[in-house]
Amino acid sequence: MSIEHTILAVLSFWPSTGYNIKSEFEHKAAGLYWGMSYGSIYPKLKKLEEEGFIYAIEQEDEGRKKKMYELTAKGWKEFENWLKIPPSFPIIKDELLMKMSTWHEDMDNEVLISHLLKRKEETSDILKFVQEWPRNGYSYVSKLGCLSIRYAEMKLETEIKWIEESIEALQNNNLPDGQDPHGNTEKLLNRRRRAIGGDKGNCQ
Amino acid sequence: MSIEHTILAVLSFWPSTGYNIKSEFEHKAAGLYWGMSYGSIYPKLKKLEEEGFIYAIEQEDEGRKKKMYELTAKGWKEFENWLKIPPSFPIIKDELLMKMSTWHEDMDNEVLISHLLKRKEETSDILKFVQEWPRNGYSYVSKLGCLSIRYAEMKLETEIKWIEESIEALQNNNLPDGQDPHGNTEKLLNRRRRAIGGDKGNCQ
DNA sequence: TCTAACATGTAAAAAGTTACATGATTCA
DNA sequence: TGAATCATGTAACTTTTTACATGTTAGA
Repeated sequence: MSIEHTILAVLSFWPSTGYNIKSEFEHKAAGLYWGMSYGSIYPKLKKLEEEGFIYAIEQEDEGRKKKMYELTAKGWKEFENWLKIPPSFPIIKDELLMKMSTWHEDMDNEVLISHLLKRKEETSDILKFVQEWPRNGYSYVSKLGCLSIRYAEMKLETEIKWIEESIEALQNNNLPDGQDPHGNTEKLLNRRRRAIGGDKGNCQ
Repeated sequence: MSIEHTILAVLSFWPSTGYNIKSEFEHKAAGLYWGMSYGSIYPKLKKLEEEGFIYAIEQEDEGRKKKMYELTAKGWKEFENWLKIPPSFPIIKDELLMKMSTWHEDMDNEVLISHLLKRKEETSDILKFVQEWPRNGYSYVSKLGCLSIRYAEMKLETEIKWIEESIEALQNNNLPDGQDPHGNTEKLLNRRRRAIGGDKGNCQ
């Protein structure tokens, strides 16, 4: 999915400046979506304007001078055609999960627990936000926007539950069994010790 | 998070070829992580070898000629140092959510439902996989790998539940109320109709 | 014999970030 | 007066994908 369509989507809500588009994602993406940098936004706005999807309303009157962008007829059509295209499966880059699934038995579990606690806090902050935002009295949340936020809410609650379960399992040495028919856990530790050499092998 | 560290992480499990690393992500990423292309993998393997993090075991004997890569002592250390760094918050690009939250009232809800149904199928396939994989009798799943898979399972189940609730709400016109203190829904539709012109405005 | 899977790689393009440069306005 | 926020933009860099090129081997 392209930044271009994401920009059109934001502009469909209301005319915005480049600065505005960035801040829209800063707090409201709510773990549903990713932000973009000015280095992406401004060149894309320029490009979209040149191609006739959006136009600028230069406002030098009300205090600051800024460029508000609004969709053209062509922009609306492009946006709506994009909406109708079946969305591709989400791309997720979750470093915590990558780290946890490759964590090995010569590593200190306390460090992993601290990673989980950090994540729990971040997730809780976002959860708090998505629970308050649709009820704050001034933000615009459409009916379908509300449904999307409901997804974020359910997902974040599930995540917190999983983190709590995982910390509990790590602390009480109550981990699931796994599946290791070929003794891979042992092989891994041996490969590592052989590579590192001697008994300098314990990383705690 | 870098492709380099992800490659080191995969190699920590067992020595692998470039081809192998890609297939590792093809099926096992399980919605937890993203795949990478050969155009990323092979140059990175070369670079990691040059920098002394991995070394190649060229195997021309057993049938096919291939380059198995294994971690060096330096590679193990780099991998483990990376494991200890607090992971950054996941990056998610969920096109379905972006589309749903910017869907507007002149769009056909049936199309949105078809998007949801497609996602439900994709999610169900992955869920089935993560439920069977740790019990298939031959794959290696470490204890912490099992915990990671448990996360995927919970997350995917939650997602399916949300999809079902959402489809139900869309079909029975039972959507949540949203929050629109400034009449933005109306404003949006007016801006759109003005831009598109006349009453060609209905996109169904 | 043919297809699918195995296997390695490069070049060009696309996508996106970081760092920098600049300046106005608001508010404590 | 100084900091935070609003505001726009570019250049260099990094990262990653796409498309191409090439060839082997196992099995139906």
